[in-house]
Amino acid sequence: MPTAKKPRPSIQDVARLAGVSLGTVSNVLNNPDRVKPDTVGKVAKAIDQLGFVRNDAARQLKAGRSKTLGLVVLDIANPFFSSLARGAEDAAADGNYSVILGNSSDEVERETRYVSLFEEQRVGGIVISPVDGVSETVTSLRSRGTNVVVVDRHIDSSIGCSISVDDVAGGRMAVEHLLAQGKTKIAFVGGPLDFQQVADRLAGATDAVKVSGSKATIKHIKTKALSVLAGRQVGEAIAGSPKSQWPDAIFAANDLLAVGLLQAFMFGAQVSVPADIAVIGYDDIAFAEAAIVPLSSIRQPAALLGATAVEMLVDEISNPSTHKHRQITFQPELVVRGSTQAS
Amino acid sequence: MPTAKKPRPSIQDVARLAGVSLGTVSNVLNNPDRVKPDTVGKVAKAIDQLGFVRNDAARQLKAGRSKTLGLVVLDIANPFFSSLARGAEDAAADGNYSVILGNSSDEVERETRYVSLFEEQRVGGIVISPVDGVSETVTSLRSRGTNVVVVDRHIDSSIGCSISVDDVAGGRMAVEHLLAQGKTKIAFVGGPLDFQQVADRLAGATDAVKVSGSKATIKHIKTKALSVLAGRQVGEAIAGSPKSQWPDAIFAANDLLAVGLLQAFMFGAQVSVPADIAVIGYDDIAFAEAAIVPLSSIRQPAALLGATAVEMLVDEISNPSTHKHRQITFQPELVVRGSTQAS
DNA sequence: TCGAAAAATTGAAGCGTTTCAATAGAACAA
DNA sequence: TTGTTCTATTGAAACGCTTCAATTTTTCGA
Repeated sequence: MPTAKKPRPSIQDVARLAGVSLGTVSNVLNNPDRVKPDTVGKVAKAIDQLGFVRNDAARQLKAGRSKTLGLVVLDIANPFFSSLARGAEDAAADGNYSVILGNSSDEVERETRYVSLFEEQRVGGIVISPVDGVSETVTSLRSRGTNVVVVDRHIDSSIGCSISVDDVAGGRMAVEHLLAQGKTKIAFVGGPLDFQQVADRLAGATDAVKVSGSKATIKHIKTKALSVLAGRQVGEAIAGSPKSQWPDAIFAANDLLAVGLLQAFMFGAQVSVPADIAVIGYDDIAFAEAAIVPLSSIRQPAALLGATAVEMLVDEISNPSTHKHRQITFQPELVVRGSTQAS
Repeated sequence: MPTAKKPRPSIQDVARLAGVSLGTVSNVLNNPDRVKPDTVGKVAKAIDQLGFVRNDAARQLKAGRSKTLGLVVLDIANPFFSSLARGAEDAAADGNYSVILGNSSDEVERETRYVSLFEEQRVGGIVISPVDGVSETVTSLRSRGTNVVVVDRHIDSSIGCSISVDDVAGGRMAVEHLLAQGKTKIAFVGGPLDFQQVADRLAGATDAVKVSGSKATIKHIKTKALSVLAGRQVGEAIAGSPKSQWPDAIFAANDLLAVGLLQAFMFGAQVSVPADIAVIGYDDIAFAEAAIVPLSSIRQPAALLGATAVEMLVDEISNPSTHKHRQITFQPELVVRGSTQAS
C-alpha cells in the first residue's frame, strides 16, 4: 500500500489547532508556569490529538546544547563494561541527562565511527574507554570543543579528566596472592599489550615477582583478545602440552579469559584447579563466583567508575569556567575463591 | 580559567576560508563528484584547519531523515541482550546505519524515556524488546509515524514486524528433557509473569508435564527479577527447607537465575546437582558452559535475532510502500550439560 | 470606573544545514 | 569569432524550534 507518509506535526500545527501562537506552544513545552492553566490545557489537548513529538534536531540547532551524553565502551559483552554503563546511565539520569551507548568491540574503526557520530550529534560530552592512542583521540576531540572524560584508563591532567583503577597495583596483588600460595611458575595470560590495562597488570605482576626475591618466574602468554574463546584456546594449548611445562599458576588479564581457561582445563583435559594450576582473573564479574571452580579475582568498582566519569563530565559541562581536570584512581580489591585456594 | 567557549565552525566559516560558496562546501561533503578536484582539495584543507564537524541537528532538520537506529533492550547486563545488541549493530553497519542503545532495565519508566528520546531525535526506527504492554507502545509509536520492530516478543502482524523465539516450545523442550531424566517434582523459577517470555516458557513447561501423562508435577516459584541475585535467593530458600520438600529438578526462566541457583546450592548449602536437584536454564549464555556445574540450557540465536530485526527495520525504512510486516519465529535448541545429566 | 502594574501572549529572527533554480565558466564546433 | 553544450559554482529558501522584545489582556487598588 503506497501510502504517502504524512509529515509529522510541527509546533505550528499544534498552535493552529489550539488557536494560539507558536511561541505559546513553545512555552507550554519549556516554561509551563508562564502560561495560563487553561491555555496549557488547550495546547496539551492539541498536542495529544496530533501526536506531536518535539523535534530534537530543531531544538538543539537553536538551543545549541544537548542533554545527551555519549558513552563508548570497549566491549559491551563484558560484564565489567555493562556494569560500568549501568553506573553511567544512573548517574546521568540524576543530572537529567541521557546516555547513548556505542560499542567499539576493541576496534579502532568502530570507535571512530561512534565518536564521530556523537560529535556530529553534538552530545554534551563523551565518556570513552579508548581502544588505544588515548591522547590523540582525546586531544583532537578537545581541540574541536567536545568535552571528554576517559574511563578505565589514565591520561595526563593537562589533557582532561580520567577515572581509572590502579591496574599495576591490581596486577601486583594478584601475583602476590599466587606467590603466597606457594606458586612459582606463573603465567600471565592476556593481550594485546596495546591495551594499557593489560600492560599495567602485567607490569604489576612482573614487579611482584621481582620484589618477592623468590625464585619464582613469570612468563607472558599472549592473546589476541580478552574473550572467553581466547582463554579457552590458551587453556587447550597448555593442557595439550607436557605436564612438566605447565605453569603452576595463571594470572588472566580478565575474568573472561579466566573462564575460558577453566573451561579448557575442566572439560577437554583433566587439569586440577588449583592443585595443578591455580587461576586468578580480573574484574570480578558476577559470574566469577559461579564459575566451574569459583574464580579468584581482582575486583574493580565498575559501576562506580561509570558514575564518577559521568559526574565529572557533567561538572565540566555545567561549570566550564571553574572546572579543573582531575585524575581519579580507585584501588582494586583481591577476592579469594576456590580457583587459587583449596578449601 | 574562564575561557569563553569558541563556537564551532560552520559550513559558512569553511566556505569563507576556502574562498568558495557555502553550497560548494555542502557538495564536497555530500556529492564530491560534482565538484572539481582542486576545489575539493581546498575545501578539505579548510575543514581540516578549522576542525569542522558537521552539525547533524541541522542536517537532519533539513533532510528530515536520519541514519541512526534506536535499540531498547531489557537488560544489557544479560549476555543474551549484549549478543543481540552486537548482532543488531553489525547488521546496521552493513546498511550504513548506526545503532544507539538504551537499557530499560525492565523498568517501564526507563523504557519510556529512551523511546521518547529516540523519537525526538527522529531516529530512522526503533528496535525494542518491550517491558510490557507491547501493543500500546508499538501502536502509539506507529501512529506517530515511527518505524518499530519488536524483538524477543511476538506481536500481531497488523501492528508491525516482530522477531521472536518460540518460548513455548523452549519451555516444553526443557521440561521434556527433565522428565526424560526421570525427574518428577519440577519447579519453574522465574517471574514476573508480565514478561511474556517468562509466561510462555512456563506455559510450555506446564504443557510438557500435562502431555507426558506421567505423575510428574510442576510448581511455580515466582521471582521479582531475572537476575543472578534473585536466583541465589530462591536457591537459598530451597536449600534451607526440609529436603523432603525439595523439587528434584528446576527449570529456570533464564541462565542468570540458574547461575544464582547453582551458587546457592554449591556454597551455602550442600545440594548435589544434578543428583538432588537438576537445573536447566534458558538462553545458553557464554558462561553457562563454564558454570560451577556446566549448565544445561535452551539456546537462542541472540545475535541473529538482533541482526534480523535490524534488517527488517531497514527494509521498512527503505521501502515504505512495498514493505510487508512479518513475524519471524526462530526455534530454540536444547543444550545438555552436567547440570541435568550426570556424566 | 479608570489607570497602572503584572501576567499572558505574540511573532520575527536565526540556529547550520541541504536543495535547487539560476548563473558563470569552460570546451568545442562551425 | 559566435553560439552551443556541458560542467562547476552560487546563494536564497526552508526545515522546526527557542528566544525575546513588543504587544495585548488581566488584575487590582483607588
